[in-house]
Amino acid sequence: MITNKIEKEIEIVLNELEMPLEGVAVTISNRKDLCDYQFDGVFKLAKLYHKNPMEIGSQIVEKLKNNQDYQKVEILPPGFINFTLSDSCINNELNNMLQNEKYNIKMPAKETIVIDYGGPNIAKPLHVGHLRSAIVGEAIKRMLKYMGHNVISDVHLGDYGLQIGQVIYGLQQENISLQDITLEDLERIYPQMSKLCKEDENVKTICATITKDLQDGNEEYQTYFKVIKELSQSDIKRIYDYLDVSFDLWNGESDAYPYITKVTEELEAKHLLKDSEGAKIVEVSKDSDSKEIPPLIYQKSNGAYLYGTTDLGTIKQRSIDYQPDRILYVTDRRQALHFESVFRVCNLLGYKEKFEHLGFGTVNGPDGKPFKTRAGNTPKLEELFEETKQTFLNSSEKNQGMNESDLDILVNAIIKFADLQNNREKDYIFDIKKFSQTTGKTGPYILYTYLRVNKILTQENKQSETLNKIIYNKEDRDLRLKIIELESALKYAVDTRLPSLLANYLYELCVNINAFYEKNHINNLDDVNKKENWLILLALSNNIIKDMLDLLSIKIPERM
RNA sequence: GUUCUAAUAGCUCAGUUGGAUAGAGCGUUAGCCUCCGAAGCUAAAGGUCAGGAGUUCGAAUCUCCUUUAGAACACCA
Repeated sequence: MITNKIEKEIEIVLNELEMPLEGVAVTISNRKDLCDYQFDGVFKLAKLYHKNPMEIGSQIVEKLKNNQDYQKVEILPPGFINFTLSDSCINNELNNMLQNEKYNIKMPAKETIVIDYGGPNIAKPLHVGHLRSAIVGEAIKRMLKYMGHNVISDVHLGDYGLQIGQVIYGLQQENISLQDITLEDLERIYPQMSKLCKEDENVKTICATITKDLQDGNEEYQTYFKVIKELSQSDIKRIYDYLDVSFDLWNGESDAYPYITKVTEELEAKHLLKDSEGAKIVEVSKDSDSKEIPPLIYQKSNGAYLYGTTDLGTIKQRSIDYQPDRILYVTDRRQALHFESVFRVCNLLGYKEKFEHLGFGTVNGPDGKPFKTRAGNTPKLEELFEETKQTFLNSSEKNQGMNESDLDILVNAIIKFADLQNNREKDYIFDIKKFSQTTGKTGPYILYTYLRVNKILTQENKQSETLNKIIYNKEDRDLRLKIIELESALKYAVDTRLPSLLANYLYELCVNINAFYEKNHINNLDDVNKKENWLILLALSNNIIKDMLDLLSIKIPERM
């Protein structure tokens, strides 16, 4: 990475000047009119060694001036050191990217990572609230895999909680026999019963009892459970297939049950389980807490287990099956406190895994309130896809002739890029109009850029894979500099688990490619060297687009 | 009530350990197809970074206060 290279050179110079500095950091310039990269540690040095910043800066610049990597190194008041890279330095970097695996990106130490996302409840169709977990989780999974980790994804179905008791009760109330249960029944009964339980304490108790009996192995309820799960799961799979989101494991809360006894034994051995108002809890608060962390409720007073309990069982299961170094959860941010409790219990039990809760913001409608349709329901994902598709078809006549598979690819690209460019942690406004947009900073823009360039590449032949030392003009240079930024952009996105950073880099790359494309025409070029170099450059750009789009789970259509 | 999180252009959002002139897209206005795909490109207009104080050579970014909005807070997930 070019920043590391410059940092090392600065460190050497500082040692020569006998002014060592910890954490020398070079960053991409925010004044592209002045330089490519900048170093602003001079101010720290000035404070540390009680000298004038400009004076120190000049000494550093003097020592770096003759380095072949820089076309220009200068100090500007009040004390910024500005680096402008030489053409040969830029092209060396690019050639390294061309000639090595995965663009010469340095891979981190390999870890085994379980990533838990999606998290749909059975008996409930996927709605917009599930979209972010699926899209963001899938992108994080793919990024981690790209960086060489051993990644195991788990959809972690919500299949054994109170909602199942509610649905079973509802089915029985309506006398729907096992073989007649339909998906529509489930989708109708679930919200009905959920509402009823809030209104009627008695109904809630009955549903809770059914849930408890189910968990204890009641045969009748088990049969219901299997039918409901089968029906619901195949529908959930269908939607994830459409989104090109896939899971290695289709485990759920119910699969964690055999492991709960193990966790219970461990908790009892350490005397961590306490009785409180009839329930069993684990105290997790610490003296150092600035806020109160409520205890984890391990077992309800009626004996049933809860979300936290199954999460602990699941962790035990994963630990036995895969010995992960790290477990990631991609869920709504509102569950932060829940995960804090669970992770603390794991800590008390001495578990070695590292845990991360990657929360995301709430999906709101254009009015800033939780997303609802006009009928007052949360819209199903399927309806959203259909609406996006129709809007896309109507937006231009040329779309009407698109084949079905390219059309689905476009719908995916539109929805995913619109979601992914937002910061994961923030709430966001879900506006169907915005999500159907195809101009500007959108998925189609990226795809369009790729296809336009790809046409040139299929028409022309290049002979080699190595760039010479020449850069021909500003648009050319800007594009090359942006390509060099790939490694830092990707690493930053992976480290922070923020796919939005990768999406934004990809967009910026495309902006540079489009500027290049407008300015520099490649066909009819007499200068064969120039043509050859530009073809190599464009091929590299397009390979990056393709690979990064794949990390964001966006495919490329044949035509658009 | 307590504790968190947020507030940046008309709208939706970026903004890497504090750095130089706060950036995009949409929308608005003005240009660019005899030339590789105009879903594109080039410009213009648009900001008291909620308000106030502090720390610092330097603050959208850190601290404190105020206002506004959202969320979490023991047997839902």
